[in-house]
Amino acid sequence: MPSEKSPVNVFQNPSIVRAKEIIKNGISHRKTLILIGNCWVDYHGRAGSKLFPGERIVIMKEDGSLLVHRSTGYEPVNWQPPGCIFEANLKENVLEVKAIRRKPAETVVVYFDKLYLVSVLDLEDFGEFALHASEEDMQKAILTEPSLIEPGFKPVTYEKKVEPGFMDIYGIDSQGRFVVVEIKRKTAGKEAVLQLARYVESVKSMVNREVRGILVAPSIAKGVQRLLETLKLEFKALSPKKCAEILSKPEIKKLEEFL
Amino acid sequence: MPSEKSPVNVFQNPSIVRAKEIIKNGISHRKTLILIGNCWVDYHGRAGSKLFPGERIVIMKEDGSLLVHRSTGYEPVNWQPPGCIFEANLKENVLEVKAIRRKPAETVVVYFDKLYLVSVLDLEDFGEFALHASEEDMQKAILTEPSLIEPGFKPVTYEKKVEPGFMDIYGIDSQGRFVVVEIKRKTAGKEAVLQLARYVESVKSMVNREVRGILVAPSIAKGVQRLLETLKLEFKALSPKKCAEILSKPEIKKLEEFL
DNA sequence: GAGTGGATTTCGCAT
DNA sequence: ATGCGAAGTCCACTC
Repeated sequence: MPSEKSPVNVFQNPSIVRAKEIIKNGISHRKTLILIGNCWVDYHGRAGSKLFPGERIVIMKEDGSLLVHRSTGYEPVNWQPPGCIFEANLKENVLEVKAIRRKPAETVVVYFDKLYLVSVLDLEDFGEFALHASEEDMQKAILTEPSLIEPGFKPVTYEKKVEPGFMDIYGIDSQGRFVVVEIKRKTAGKEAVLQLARYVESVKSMVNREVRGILVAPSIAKGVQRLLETLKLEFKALSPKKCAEILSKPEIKKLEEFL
Repeated sequence: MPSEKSPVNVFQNPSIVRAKEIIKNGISHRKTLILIGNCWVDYHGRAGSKLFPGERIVIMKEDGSLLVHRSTGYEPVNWQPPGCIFEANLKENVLEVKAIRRKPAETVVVYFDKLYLVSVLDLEDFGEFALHASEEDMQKAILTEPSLIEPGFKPVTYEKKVEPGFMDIYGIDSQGRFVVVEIKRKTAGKEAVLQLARYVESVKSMVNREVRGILVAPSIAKGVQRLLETLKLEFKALSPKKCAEILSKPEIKKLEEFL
């Protein structure tokens, strides 16, 4: 019998009855559980699904999230986001693991008739997570280094609300013309262009004079180039990586002025 | 020593050296692996991230997908979709597990200094997965039972391409007027309305006469109701569940005519 | 609590 | 390969 204080307790080929006890205990102590065995799954809620028997990995986390993973695929085949209530019950030598969510009302039930492994985990994890090169990073980079757009560009505001939504950056060019900047961290598609067009139209109708629209992205989808030209919008190539590099320079401190 | 044919082989608290051997062997045999231990993670690719040390669950699947899960959250903190090449190497008593992707060029490296559990899996999973109440189900339900839209409605085509994209359903009402139907499986927001508006505009400009636009969804976002009216579009309440029920009736066979 | 938009979105389908 | 849109998307943030 492994010590109760080990971060990982493992039970191999437990009987269904034994598994139920271990899992019930794990749930009541808010442990993270890993179950591997032969199972089938029903889901009812926003949609509904039925997964027929097979061997899978089930993870029940401390925060009430549930994942059912097959041996292929990035995504779980069934799941439930955090906040579920877990239940484990025995019915005719079948173990039922339920994850119940209130809003929206949803249930995932996993039925096991054979468990190869039940593991009870107590993981200590306080490590920080830092992500770079997001769209937000691109915005910050442009705000600290407006010449990335073009010489003489001066940001006025960012995340400014106009009727259709929020403009990423709004500013003035070297000629004093108004400029709306729309940022995308990956290849810009039709949607990005139409979004920018709506912002430009909206600003134009308010100020009643010329407004430039500049789409900033690492690249632009092929068919969309024409749409961009038709709408008299402009494109400026800029990659999230380049932006991340700029932000990693000492001058990031300039940013603080904006916050 | 567990049999090589067991679907689940478990190694508890292996040394780093031993773990490397097990993992290398698992990779070369295309097994699914579960690693639990103290690790830190670097990611470089479309974006970049750094995860500082902590105890986590790592899954390496047969198809080359990688998941790094913390003890909370539905989503993995780091990951790589299927198609990666895995490597396991030892550097100064630290185990490096690498997942390398070619297109886009990306790398996730997980560094372990302590492993509590290494499990090598050989899961048999041929169970079918069936999902109900998707947007596609709603489309099918309307095609088999057009009166769901309104009495006298007759679908003409579906997934028909017009300039802005694909119309979900296109048909004719009891008065002979053209109708564009846009389907959403959940509360319709601004985007859905604008999408429908573009389709209606596009068809109108082609046929040069009145075209109705009907948004089909379980409900409509509050502020969006006004937008809908402004654009002279209509709304028809219909839930994916109701559609799924209709499809579960024996008459589904009518559907085959469409396929 | 609802609405809005981003995401290392992933995934599937069509061109 | 690329483009496009859905997803049981999830998630963070605002109102």
